[in-house]
Amino acid sequence: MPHDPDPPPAKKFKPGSPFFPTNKKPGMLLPKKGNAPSTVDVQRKQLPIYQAKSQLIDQLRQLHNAVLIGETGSGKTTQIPQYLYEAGIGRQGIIAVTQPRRVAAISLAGRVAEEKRTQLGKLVGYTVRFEDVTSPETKLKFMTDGMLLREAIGDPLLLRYTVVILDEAHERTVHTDVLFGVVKCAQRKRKEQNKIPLKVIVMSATMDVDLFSQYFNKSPVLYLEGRQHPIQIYYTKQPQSDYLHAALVSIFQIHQEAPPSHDILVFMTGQEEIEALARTCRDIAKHLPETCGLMIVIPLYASLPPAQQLRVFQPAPKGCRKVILSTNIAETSITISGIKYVIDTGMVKAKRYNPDSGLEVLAVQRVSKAQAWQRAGRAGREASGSCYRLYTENEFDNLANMTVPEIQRCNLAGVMLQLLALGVPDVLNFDFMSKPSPESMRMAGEQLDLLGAVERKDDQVSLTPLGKKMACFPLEPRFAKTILISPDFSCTEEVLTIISLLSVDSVLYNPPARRDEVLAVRRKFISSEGDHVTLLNIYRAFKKVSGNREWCRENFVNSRNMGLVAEVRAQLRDICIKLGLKLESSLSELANVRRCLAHGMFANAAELQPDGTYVALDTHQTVAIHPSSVLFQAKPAYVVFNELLHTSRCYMRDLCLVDADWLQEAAPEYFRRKIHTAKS
DNA sequence: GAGCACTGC
Repeated sequence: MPHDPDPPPAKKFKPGSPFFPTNKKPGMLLPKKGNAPSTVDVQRKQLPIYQAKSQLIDQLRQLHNAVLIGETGSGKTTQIPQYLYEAGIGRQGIIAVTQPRRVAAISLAGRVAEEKRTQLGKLVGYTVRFEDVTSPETKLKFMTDGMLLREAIGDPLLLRYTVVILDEAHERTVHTDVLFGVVKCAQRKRKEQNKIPLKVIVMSATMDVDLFSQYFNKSPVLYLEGRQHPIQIYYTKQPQSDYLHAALVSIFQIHQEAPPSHDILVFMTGQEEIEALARTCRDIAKHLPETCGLMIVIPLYASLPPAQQLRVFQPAPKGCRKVILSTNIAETSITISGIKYVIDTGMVKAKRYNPDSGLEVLAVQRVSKAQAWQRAGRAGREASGSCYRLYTENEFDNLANMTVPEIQRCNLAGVMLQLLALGVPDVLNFDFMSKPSPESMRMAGEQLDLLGAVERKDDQVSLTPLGKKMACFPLEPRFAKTILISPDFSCTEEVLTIISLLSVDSVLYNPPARRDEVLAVRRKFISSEGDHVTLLNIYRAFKKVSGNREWCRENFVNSRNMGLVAEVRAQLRDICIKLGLKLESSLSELANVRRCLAHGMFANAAELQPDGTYVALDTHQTVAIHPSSVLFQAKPAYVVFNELLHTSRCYMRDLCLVDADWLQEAAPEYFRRKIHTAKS
């Protein structure tokens, strides 16, 4: 270990209160703990929730709304749908259980089908994007919240469903938040119209219970105890100025004192810092005395190739400790067993949205209390554990209670389009659980107006025929618009490819250590027309070799993401066919494609200034070409770009060369005073 | 001349 004059922070830790995630409240439903289960039925009966079964069924039978608080391991998500079904509640229709994530919906459906001893897709099924494993027999349906939202466009009263269970509600994704309003409205209207009632059950891990209960007509809150083990929380005595150093010292403090089978999970903010700390840890571990056990350091973040992500699940060799350095992916998406110690830096990298500038900023910031508890909980899944917080108890007390709901920190154009498609009459006064700012609502309305998606009649906003078609696509409004106008430029096939490429994580793989190789091999795809055309070239080359994996490796193309592009493209193409769009290809005439992009993305245009800088025409802010763009060294007079990202400067990413004429013809009124210098 | 957490339709 490097020489360090300060005592290690772990020595400076002081114990906080032991953490039991659910506050015991009067009237709560108490479980009995069981031993190792043998069969599926026995397992079901040994879940904490089983003891409360009949009481729960009685309550849920009578209630139209209920909020269920239950920790992980309580069995609420798998059992409650079955209890309802077995008790004959909601049998006239389907019981839907929504999840924020695809994998969760799929695996829960699998688990419940197994418990019901039926083939997946019969009584129990799931629906996620690209996969519908249901049949007319399906009564218990697991689905992503985004999927139910999309279904609601065709059926705003959700008449196929008798019960909707909104699970993981505490995560407050945009989709869940919009669904809150949709199910509440459907419930009220069905009552008014004397239709079969809709039961709404909100499930949450912890926190903001009052908000849920208030929103759903002061519905009763039921508490379920889980199988979480106690976790001892430690805080530092002094604030830490360098959380990375504090993490490093804490890791080795634990490593030297704890039994080797006890694994450590460290929550950090991003790839770069994780890889750097991993290297340091490995270096230090090499020079430890032999009395100290071995250590295996495993980085974990989303952009890691799948094979490397799987390493976190492999048990460490005997006598060796696993130290996992992870982003917040390990908070919810990836659950690792055997974690005894959690080290929480208290920091997270998150996107913030500024509605005034339309700018997204990715910044390191403090976690919320809810997030800190979620992180701590990862240490107590199989046995009791410890969580070392690299901040003081006072600092903890000053954290925000919960993370700001996503709906209050994102661009709302898509949400507003969807609400209008749902037939919500007064979007500005939609019954949100947490209202977005009027400013971001106004911005969204303006964006839709510019795209020609909405029209105003006597203060009422409604969708134009174009807007209705835009809402059919699972895309940002401007992307949907670009596809819809592509037949005018006879290039729908190319635009479908480009929009699909922009809708998934990057298909370009850029390992920094092999930078020169990457540049050399990518040269053959590069187009002076910009990044969109370059991406199109790569996709065409990929198709030519039928998606050959070897080709992907040689050309530094991410084959998983390329596969996803093909799926998205097929889905979008289907929608085009349903809408009767003419599918033409412009082949080598790529100016058509650029002209189409100019028409669809004109609000994201920038103009070269005499001094060599760029100005975004929409907001007049100074922007720059991101060095990763193929146009970085070029100085085109006009470009459209895919997004602005504020880091060291305000960068445009994914650029396409366009003519000023095209922008003017796309939105003459809008550009009348905006374009002033010479045309390109 | 930069460097980007995580989901989802």
